[in-house]
This record gives sequence, structure tokens and C-alpha cells, in this order.
Amino acid sequence: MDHPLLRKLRYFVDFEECEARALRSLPALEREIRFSPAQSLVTVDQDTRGGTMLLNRGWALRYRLLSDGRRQILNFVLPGDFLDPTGFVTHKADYSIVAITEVSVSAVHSDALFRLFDRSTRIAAALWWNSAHEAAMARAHLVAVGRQNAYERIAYLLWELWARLRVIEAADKHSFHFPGTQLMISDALGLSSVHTSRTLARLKAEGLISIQGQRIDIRDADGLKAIAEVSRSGLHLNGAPPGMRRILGIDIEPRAIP
Amino acid sequence: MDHPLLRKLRYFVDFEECEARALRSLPALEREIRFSPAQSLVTVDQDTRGGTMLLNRGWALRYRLLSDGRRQILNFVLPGDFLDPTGFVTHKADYSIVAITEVSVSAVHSDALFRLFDRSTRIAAALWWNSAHEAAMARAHLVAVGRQNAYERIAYLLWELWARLRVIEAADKHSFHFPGTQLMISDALGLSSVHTSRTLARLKAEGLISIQGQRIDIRDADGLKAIAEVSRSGLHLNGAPPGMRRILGIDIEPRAIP
DNA sequence: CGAACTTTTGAATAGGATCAACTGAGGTGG
DNA sequence: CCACCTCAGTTGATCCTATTCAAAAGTTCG
Repeated sequence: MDHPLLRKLRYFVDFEECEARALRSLPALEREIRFSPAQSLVTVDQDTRGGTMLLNRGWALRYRLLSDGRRQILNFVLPGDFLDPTGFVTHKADYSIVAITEVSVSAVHSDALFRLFDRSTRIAAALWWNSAHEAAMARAHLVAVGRQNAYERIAYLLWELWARLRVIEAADKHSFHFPGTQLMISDALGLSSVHTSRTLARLKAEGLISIQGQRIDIRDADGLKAIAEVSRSGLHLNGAPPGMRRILGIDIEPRAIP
Repeated sequence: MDHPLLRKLRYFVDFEECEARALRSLPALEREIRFSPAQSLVTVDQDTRGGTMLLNRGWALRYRLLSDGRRQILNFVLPGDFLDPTGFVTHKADYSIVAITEVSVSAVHSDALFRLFDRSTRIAAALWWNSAHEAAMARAHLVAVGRQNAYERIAYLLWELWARLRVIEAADKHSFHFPGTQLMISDALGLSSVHTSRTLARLKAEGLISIQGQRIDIRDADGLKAIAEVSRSGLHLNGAPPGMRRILGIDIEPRAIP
């Protein structure tokens, strides 16, 4: 089974076998670090020099606290995501990350990454692309929290998670495993847990989803997508622009993220 | 007067004169494009291949609309900002940009930029840094909209704008020129214009700010900062990590963004 | 099997939205 | 130069979405 980062980047670039191999050897997998649920992976102001961490397995949560305890979850960190995507250029994290499930993490050293950039501009492009994708998701998240109501927000989040999990092949055809709590959904979307509970109940009652235990079934994907107003472009990044194609020597068929 | 992009990047890296010169010649200034207030600079799904645009002068607005007309402003685009920071790797914009004031824009071609990256890794690092900074601001924005009340949100936005303007040396010691409207503030923060008006009135009444015409005076900077809970790290990016210093051959004294 | 969460449900409340009317500043044109 | 229009901002009244408080009902797990 390929590393989820590789599975994700394949949505952007069709790698040669040698590039895939190089990517596989990027995280120091033999020296993985494990965390248990509720353990901190990153804390505010933590020093992040010299590289970053890559999530191999499990779910985590990137969040920030206000002085009185209010929590804003910035996003869910899924396998294949970097714990600190800007760790190469920043000193300190302005957020915390905590494990939701059992989690496996590997270090990615600046040195190894920069060497890889040199050897394959296609890999550099794919990673750049990945961060563009993260920025697009952050925008969609802001739109949801800023201008959509609870019903739409929750539809959006479920759709986003399902889409991201499909990319790394960690979702089923009509469902996915959600190890989080309603409180996490609330804190991600700027809602109270009570209202989240009621709104989830409404989504169930209206036949859009159903939940048993930690499994969320998407019963009406089109309906959910319509409510969330997922923008076509929001979660889509298609082939490289011609200019970059020429410069980076890549030749990619456009491929959509589902 | 240096280009605002250069002024901004100087907060990250102390450039050699030759690097500054290279950066100055990056945007095709001689072929600037001008726009009037309310003109569109970028529209959703617009093709952004082959490069990006750099804002030289004036203010613009990055936003997204929902199908029923609700608008979420993603951020204010200030001089020195790229209209589409990920334009080099993405096909289409998932947002629109409209001019607030008279605006001057210049193209930055992929070719020129990539050549610059090759010639100076310090410039590459500074631009990377800049995008990390943008991501940090997006996180702060999400926290404000998701978990802060109207009073705190507005304090946050005013602080952010003032801080960004000081970086490009476009703010005064205790005030700045704000060419936007209250409706823009509302759509940036997920509020109604009525409530924004009332909350601004409260900020004035409590002596934190005062407004005459398009000039916003910061009467109590510390108070404003405390209400907004501006995180020390949120708008700060200090010197390059040692690993990168070695690899990129840069040597930067840490410098805080005010 | 009990302690600590998580979810659900009910009732009361509040922060902010909506509706509507009015004021004031530009801008336009007759 | 004034009548008229439009757009931004203000103010008052009312409504509603979502919060808060409270408690019960499941769940998970040591």
C-alpha cells in the first residue's frame, strides 16, 4: 500500500516509477513516531525548525484556542498531510495539533526535501500544487463559516472530509469512518455542540446521511453537495499550466479531484 | 519609492542590492494595467495560466459568492500582494477579485519568476515565506469568523489591515486610509452591515478608534490588539530556520512584523 | 460496574439578522 | 444652481438562528 502522500500527489501528477520511489523514501518511515488519542503533536509556539512532520496513519486536529477557552479547529489533519506545511520557512507554529486516533508520524528533513526538489521538478510542482489545494480548502472553509448556516456548514464539512478521504483511498463508495466527535465538528464550523447535534439530526431525517457509530453514510451525495454549494473549482485543480509544463518539463493530463 | 512587494519581502530577508534590483524588475511595470473602482480583476473560473498578477497600487477585494448572493470576502488585496498566488500551478481561480480604488497591476510571468528562483534562493525563500504569512493570516481570519463575536472580529480586521499597511509603509503612525465600505467589512467578517455599523459605533464610543471619512484612527492600539487577541505568532514570522539557512545560503536576522 | 465522555432533548435567552425608514454625501443633469 | 438620484451609513423595531443552561440517556473504557 502506497503512502497516502503519494496517493494524494498522484491526483496532480502521474509520476514515473523513479519519482514515486523517491517520494516513498522521503519520510523517515523506519523511524516513525506514534501518538495515542488526545496526545499533542504540535503545540503553539513549538519550534519547528529543520523540517516538518508527515502524517502516515490516523487522524489529527489542527486548532487554536482563545484565552477564554473557545476553540477554533482550523482543519482535520489526514494521512498524507504535513503537520506544518510551512515548517521549512517558519520558526514557530501559530496553532496546536492533537491526535484524534492512534497516529503515526514521520519526519521529513529539509535536506531530503530540497534535494528531491532539485532532482525532480515534477515533485516540486506536485507539492506546490498540494499547498495550493490546501489554500483552496481553507477558502471554502472560511466561506462556510462566514456566510453559510449550520445546515450548509455541516454538509460542507462532511463533503470535504469524504472527498479528501477518497483521494487517499481511505473512504468507501458511500461512506467513511469518522473518528471525531460532534464537538469537533462544532469547533471546526463555529457552532455549539447542541446545535450541531440538532442539525445532524435534520440531515439524517432528510435522508442525506445516516450515522452508525463512527461510520457516516452519504445517502444522497448530490443533495449534500448542492446544500454545501461545493464550488467546482474549490476542490478541483486541473493539469499544470502550459508555461509551467514547459519550464518544469512536465506533461500532465488534467485530472479532477472527486 | 520601492515596490510594495519589495518592501514587504524586506521584512523577511535583507536583500543584497542585486537581489533587490532583480525583484524590482520582476513585474512588467512598464506595461502596467489599470482598473477603476468596481472593475473586475479576476473572475471565478478565469484562466490564470502562465503567471500571475501583482498589485502595484490601490486596494482590491478577493471574494466568493453563494448562489443566492451571499458574499464572503476572503481578504483585502493590498499593494505587493499577488492576485493569484497559486496561479503558477492552478488553472482556474476559485474566487473573484474586484478593484476597490483605482488600481495598477502588473503581470509576473512564470518564466521570469522561475529564472529568479534559480538565480537567488534567497528570493525563493522570501516568496515562500510570504505565502506562509498569507496562510497564517487566513487562519487568524478563520478563528475570528468562527469563534469571535462582532466586536472582536472588527477589532481583528482593523488590526490586520493596519499591520499589513505598516509593512508596506502605507500606514501612518496612528491611522490609515481605508477606502472600503462597512459592507465590505461585514462581508469579510460574516456580519450584517447593520450590525457592523453598530459595532463600529461601540468601538468609537469606547475610545479604541475614531473615523473621519476614509481615515481610521487607532486611538488605543494595545486595547484593540487585546480585544482581537492577535496571537504573537499569528502575524510574526521570524528568521529562517537553520536548516534552510544552510541549504539556501541565507543568513537573516530575525525581524518581527509589527 | 462505575466514572467520564458523548449525544440527545427541552426550555430560556441572546447575539445578530432582517425589515424599514431616515439622514447625509456625492454626482448628474436640466 | 438646484432638483433628483444613488449609495453609504445610522437608528429603531422585530424576528430568528443559534447559544446557553440543564438534565437525561447512551457509550466507552479502565
